[in-house]
Amino acid sequence: MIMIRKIYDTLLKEHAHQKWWPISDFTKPKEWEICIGAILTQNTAWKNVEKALSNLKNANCKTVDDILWMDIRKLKRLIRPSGFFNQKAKRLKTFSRYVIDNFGSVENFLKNITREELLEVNGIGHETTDAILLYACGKPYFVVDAYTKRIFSRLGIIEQTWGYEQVRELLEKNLPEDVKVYQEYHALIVKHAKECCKKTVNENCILRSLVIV
DNA sequence: GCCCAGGTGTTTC
DNA sequence: GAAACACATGGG
Repeated sequence: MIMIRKIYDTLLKEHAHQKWWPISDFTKPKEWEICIGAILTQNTAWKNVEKALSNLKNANCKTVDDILWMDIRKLKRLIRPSGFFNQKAKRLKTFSRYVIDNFGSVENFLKNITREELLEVNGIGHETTDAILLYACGKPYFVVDAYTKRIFSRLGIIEQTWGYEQVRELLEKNLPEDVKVYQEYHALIVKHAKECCKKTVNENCILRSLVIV
């Protein structure tokens, strides 16, 4: 489906390179911040996640061990601005424990983790899994989010009833298996959705011109 | 005051 | 299985 490539080109031309994932680079290794951010941003505006990450940075919490050793009540307090702090604190603990118990280090985790294994971890669903794989591990998995489904279903390329894997496979099948392209495409979708493709339909959306062919 | 945000797990028909 | 619900803060 040439359309999927065409949408990418249009978005890139409109918004320029987004160069995701955005990080402030306070963790060790730097990919660890992506993993934490991926969990904290679950159903949450990124602005709020930034506040939580800033709190962790100021509290000198910068490694997987820092999370494991930290009192859970303190962790909750630090990530409070990102919402759902009770479950997210637990998820950060669970995930950190998983990384250390099964891989020994974040570096080893990033190198050897598989999609199937990551999906098994409680609190890490489809999107968080693929966000970690794509942006932290540099592996070619397309990150499908609510925006992706909204935009592509409005363009008539998918049905709203399609499940996560269905959408992901369609996109991956119709794009070159290129990590850079996957990273940029997802970032462009988020950028575009925030500006132009909210829940209420925007008549001026630049993608509308692509539909009427 | 209401709606929404870069979801996920559990409960319930 | 899918639909409904809980989880929570902060910005528009």
